[in-house]
This record gives sequence, structure tokens and C-alpha cells, in this order.
Amino acid sequence: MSAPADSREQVFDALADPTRRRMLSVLGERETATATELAAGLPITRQAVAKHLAALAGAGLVEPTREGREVRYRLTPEPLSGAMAWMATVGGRWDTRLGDLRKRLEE
Amino acid sequence: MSAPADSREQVFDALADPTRRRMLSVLGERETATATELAAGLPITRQAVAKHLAALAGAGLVEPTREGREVRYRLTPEPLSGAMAWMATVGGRWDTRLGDLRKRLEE
DNA sequence: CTAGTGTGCAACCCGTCAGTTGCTCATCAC
DNA sequence: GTGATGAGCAACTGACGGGTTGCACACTAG
Repeated sequence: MSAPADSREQVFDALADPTRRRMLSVLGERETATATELAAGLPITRQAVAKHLAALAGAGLVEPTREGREVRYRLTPEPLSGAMAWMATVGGRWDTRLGDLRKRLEE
Repeated sequence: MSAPADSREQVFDALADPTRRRMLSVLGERETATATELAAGLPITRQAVAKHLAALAGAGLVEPTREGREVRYRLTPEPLSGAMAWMATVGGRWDTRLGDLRKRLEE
């Protein structure tokens, strides 16, 4: 497996929170962002965002880079493939349509 | 989007718990199972399993069928495709941005 | 140097949730 | 009928997690 089973837990856990998913989505469009930048577009404090970023970084979904006095985060979506693989495996035994979707996504 | 955004929340939430993922995995191999059957293979009570099954059913990942005095659950993995699609989108946008960046840098 | 902005750390509420126990109701076997 | 087994419901506990505030530290700008 490309992803250690241990990290799968962290990935699913990271994805469980709507705010974190939203942050991932933003980072998908935005290249990089700092905690304060993200907080500006969310109804929560910068510190809360920082905690979420820590969770995302722990799952390997995001990578921090220090630049002077600020820290820019960029999306590193590789771990998502592990989660998707798990779903495809579970669902694939039952529903072949899911297998088809997986094939399409793998292209 | 193919999946109502509302149910996506429930799906990701359902997948966040390791016990629930394990139950899904078992149901993927086992066709159907009752709450007590599942509890037998897990370190928790039947009632706890029942709660998890309720969560899974709420996410549409599992469907209960009454058979006499017992209730058999079977896996209905369709909602997984919604979650997978979301991940593919987030990760895919990232790929696109990377491509754009590369193009711009090459000029 | 001073002011301003961005991070990091710690302590602290508060809600939710996984799990438990205890009981009742429904169904099958005898 | 009686007894056993399976499901459902309700209340409770304990822990974890999201969010906050408050303050200290680091870096840039003037």
C-alpha cells in the first residue's frame, strides 16, 4: 500500500470535519495560503484554523513552508488516494459500478 | 454534483470512525449481518454496534431489512462514490493548478 | 528603536459522541 | 403457555475535539 494503514486513520479523521474539507478545497484553488489568510474567509479564529492545519499536516494532506515571518501551506493530496483505494476496495466487492468509477478516476 | 452536499457530510462523518469502517469492511465480505453478529467480532457491545449501524444507515451506506425477529444489514456503497468524487475534484484541481504553474514557468 | 503584523503555545469552556448499563418489547422454539 | 434470544429505547458517564481568549515570541517596515 502506498499509504501506511496508520495514516489512513488520520486522513479519514481529517476529512471528517467540514471546516477542514473547506480549507482543503480552498487550498486546491489557491496554490498556497497562510493560516491568517484562510481564517479571513472562515467564521473562526486564526488559532482554530492553525489547529485544523496541524491536523491536515498530520495526515500529510498539507505541507507548511516557512517564508520569513509567515508560514505558507500548500495542498499535498497524495494521501487521498489511499482513502479512495480503501473505499474502492470495500465498495468494489459489492457494486461493480463503483469499480467503473474507480477506473474512470484512475485515468 | 451527483450527491447532495448534505449527505456528503454524513458519509465523511460515518467514515471517520475506525469501528464503523471495520463494520463496513466486514459487510463487504459477508453479504449481510445483524447487529449481534457484528458485535460478536468486535470488542464492543451490541448496543454500541446498533448506534454505529444507525449512523451508517443515516449516511446511506447500509440498509436494514427486517426478517422475523432479526434485522439484517447489507452494504449499500453507492454514497462512497460521492465522497470519492469530492476527493478527486479537490486533488484534481490541485493537479490543474500545478500544470498551470508549470506552463507559466516554462514561458 | 518602535510599531505593526503573523505565529506559536497554553489554559480553559462546552458540546458531541462512543460506549456502557438496565429495562422493555417482539419473536421463535418447545 | 414458558423460556430463550434478538432488537429497541433511555439515561448516564467519560473522553476527545472544536473553538475561544490571552499572552509571548519572531520578523518586517518606517
